[in-house]
Amino acid sequence: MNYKQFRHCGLDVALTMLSGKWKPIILYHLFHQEQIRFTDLWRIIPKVAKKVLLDHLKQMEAHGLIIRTEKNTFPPEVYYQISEKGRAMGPALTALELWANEYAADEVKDLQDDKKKKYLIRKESLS
Amino acid sequence: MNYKQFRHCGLDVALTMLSGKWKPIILYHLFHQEQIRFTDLWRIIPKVAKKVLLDHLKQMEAHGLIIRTEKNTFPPEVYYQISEKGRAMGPALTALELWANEYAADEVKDLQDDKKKKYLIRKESLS
DNA sequence: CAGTATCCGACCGGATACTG
DNA sequence: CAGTATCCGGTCGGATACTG
Repeated sequence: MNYKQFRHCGLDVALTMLSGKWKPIILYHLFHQEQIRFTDLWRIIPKVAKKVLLDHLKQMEAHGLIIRTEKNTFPPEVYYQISEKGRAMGPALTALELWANEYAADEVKDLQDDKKKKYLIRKESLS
Repeated sequence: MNYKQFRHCGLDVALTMLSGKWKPIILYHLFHQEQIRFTDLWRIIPKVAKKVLLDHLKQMEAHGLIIRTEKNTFPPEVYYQISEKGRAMGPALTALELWANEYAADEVKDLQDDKKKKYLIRKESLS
C-alpha cells in the first residue's frame, strides 16, 4: 500500500464535514432516495431534535454536500438531495463502512442494538 | 455505483473512532513511521496540549487502532505504532483524502494556510 | 519521560416554545 | 411545514502544576 496521497490535511477537511451526530444517517437516506422533504427525513430518523437536524442540514448545504430546494408555496415544501460533491464521497464512505464491518464488527453490532433499543423506547413513548 | 454496503452503522463506528481534533495527524505520523516515542510525537504536532494528545492516544489504543509499548526503564520509554486494524483503515482514509483534494481543494488550502500560520506563531513563541 | 490532577471556557446536542 | 429563539447540561480541547 502506498500512502503518498495521505497527507492528513484533506482528511481533516473531510472529517470536519462529516462531524455531527446524525450526518452518517442523513447521508445514508439521501444516498438512497432521489430527494426527500424535511418532515419525512425527520420522521425516519429516530430521536433527533428538529433544531439539530436543521443545523446539520444547514452545515452540509454550506459545505456543498447537499442541495436544498424550496417551493414558494404555503405551507412551504423543502426538499433535500445529495449533490455531485456529496455523491462523490460515496466510495470513501463505503470503504469506511466495510472496514468497520470487517475490523470492528462487535462495535457495529453494539451500536445497532443500542439504536434499536432507543428506537423501541421512542416507539413506546409515542404510543 | 452500488451502495448496498453503505448502511451507516459502520460509518458511525468508524467516525467515532476518528473523532478527535488531532487524530488525523496522529494517524498520518504513525502510518509513515515504524514506531515513535511519545515526546517525539508530541514535538512534531504543533500546538497540542500534552494531556489532549495522551487522551487521544488512549482512546485510539482502546479502539485497537494503535499499539502502545512500554519499556520498564527509568525514565520511561513509551512507543506508539499503528496496529493491523489501524493500517487496514488506510485505504479508506486515503480515499477521503483524495476526495477532499478533488472536491474541496479550497478548504484544504485554507486549512494548510491556517496550520502553517499556527505553526509559525508557535515557532515565534518558542524563540 | 510519560503520565495524572485540576480547573476552565467553548461548543454541541437537545428540549421547548414560538413564528411566517 | 419549515424554521427561529432560548435556555440548558455534558463533553471536549486546552492551560498549568504536579508525580513516579
